[in-house]
Amino acid sequence: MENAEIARMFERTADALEITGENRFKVRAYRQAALSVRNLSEMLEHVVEDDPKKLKSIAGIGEGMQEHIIEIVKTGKFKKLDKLLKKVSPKLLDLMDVSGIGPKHLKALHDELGVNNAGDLEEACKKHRVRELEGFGEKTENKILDALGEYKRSEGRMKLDEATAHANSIMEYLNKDKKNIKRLELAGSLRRGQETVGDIDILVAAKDADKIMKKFTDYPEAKKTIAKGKTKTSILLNSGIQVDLRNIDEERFGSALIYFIGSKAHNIHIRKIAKSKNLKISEYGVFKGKKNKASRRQKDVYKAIGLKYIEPEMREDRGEVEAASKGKLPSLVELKDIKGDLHMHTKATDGANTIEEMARAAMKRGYKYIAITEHTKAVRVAGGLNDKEISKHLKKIARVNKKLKKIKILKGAEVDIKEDGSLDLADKTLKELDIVIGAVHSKFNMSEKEMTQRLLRAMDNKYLNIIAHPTGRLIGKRKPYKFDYEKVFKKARKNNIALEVNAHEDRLDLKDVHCKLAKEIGAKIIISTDSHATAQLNNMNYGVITARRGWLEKKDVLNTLNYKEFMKKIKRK
DNA sequence: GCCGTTTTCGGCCCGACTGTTTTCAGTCG
Repeated sequence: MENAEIARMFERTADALEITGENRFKVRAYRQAALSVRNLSEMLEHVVEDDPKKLKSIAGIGEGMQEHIIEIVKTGKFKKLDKLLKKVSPKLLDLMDVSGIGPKHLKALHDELGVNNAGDLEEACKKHRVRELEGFGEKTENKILDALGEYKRSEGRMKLDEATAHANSIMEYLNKDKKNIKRLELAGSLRRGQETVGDIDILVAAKDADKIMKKFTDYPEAKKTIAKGKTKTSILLNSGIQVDLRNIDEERFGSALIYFIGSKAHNIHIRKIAKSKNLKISEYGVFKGKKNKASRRQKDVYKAIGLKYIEPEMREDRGEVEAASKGKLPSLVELKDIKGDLHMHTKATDGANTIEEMARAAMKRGYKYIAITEHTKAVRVAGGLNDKEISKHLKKIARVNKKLKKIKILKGAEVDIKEDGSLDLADKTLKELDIVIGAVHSKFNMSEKEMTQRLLRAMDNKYLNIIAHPTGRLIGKRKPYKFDYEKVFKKARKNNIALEVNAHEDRLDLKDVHCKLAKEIGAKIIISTDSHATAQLNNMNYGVITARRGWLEKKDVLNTLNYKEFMKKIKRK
């Protein structure tokens, strides 16, 4: 069982408890436990197997949660939740995701009107029965009806690339009013580089608050205004995503940025630290009594509570606060550190451009080396090449390599890892290659044991250099296949095989917590775009962000090395 | 339900906006 599934059970439990009117701190304890579990890089299943008593050392997991986790891992079920779901139906629980409806409203709707699902609620609104309830009114009823429409339309969250595009264009639009704007910055989960985002948060320091808020609600892509005030305004875009704009004094911009970049868990953690030092942190600054100790720059706010500056990508309460207090924060890898891209396709298989076009685009980005890595024959849908065709293709690569002096083009292939763990090209073909990437493209639902064996066996092949998109997930579409991460990562370290962080916006694979795990184990990482067209080389940024979220430093990432060093390090020992 | 240099009880982050109220509860981030 995935940690995310256990986290989801705790979240559902928290929702259900909240609706039944349980003590709000108990509710919070379940949410906190869910968050901790979700953030964990180690698999709970393995912790339970090795030493279940260790569970309690995880923040937010005490005696009770430990028992719950053991129960869930061992039986696959959570009795407490099942019992709750008899009182609060699952469909009713789902309505917690409808914007504007919380536990109190939901309880009233259920108890007074017998609402059990989205359909019931829609009907009750249309019959104007909701407005008659105490604490509700005509406006609330309309709001719920509206939100229900959105809820049905936009299940799921927006991916990083799409949200980034929206954020960039709206910020560009706001920035046109130069005279009014002192500062304008992206905040929220998008600034932290989370793989999907629920909304876009932007922070502004404007001279004229009314004017900037008016400009914001006038944004051409805005479908409607959700809330409008002098300090905070929210709009909904035609694409279905919400954008929040907060206006704040330039003097308070640093503390406000910290607040709006989040994450929530990170903020709660630093506020607790402030409190223990008899200080208080809000978006307006760090305060001792009424005295403002710091607020203008983020760095100063952290300093005021004894912490070093923490990069936004790390602010997930995954140990960064502790590291910052000890001065042990990593110095994260940056986009400009990347010197080459080792995974791309051309027209020879399912790509859109030629070898030379890809190479020239890479040169424009300032890369010193790339690898051309076509699919192999087992991946028929992508037009994979057989041994003979690969050999022929290598000659083409060599020709372009000779022609372009400023960049090294490595002869590679993305070789399919077959069901039994063997590679899809003969050893004598692999021997001709400068770099061999192995990847799983089929039979995703093998058992954990079988998949682990498959990967371990592939790594026994002495020509293999990289494992591409190691977990196989597609964000919002396909779950990762099951395997023992620790065993595979350990073998990667031992055999000097690098793990890929695939920068494609649908993959981001390895993901953040797995990057962190790989680093802790000591396996090396390569960040690649898996480009199928020249424009996709730009995706490198998403890979770097993911690596940063996994605490990776320049030294952890092999393609930050110059060509000679890279070739030395990638060689099998 | 968790947690602990005021530790086994008694706390648990902070503020804005909305819609319903007539001083505030609910929701959100």
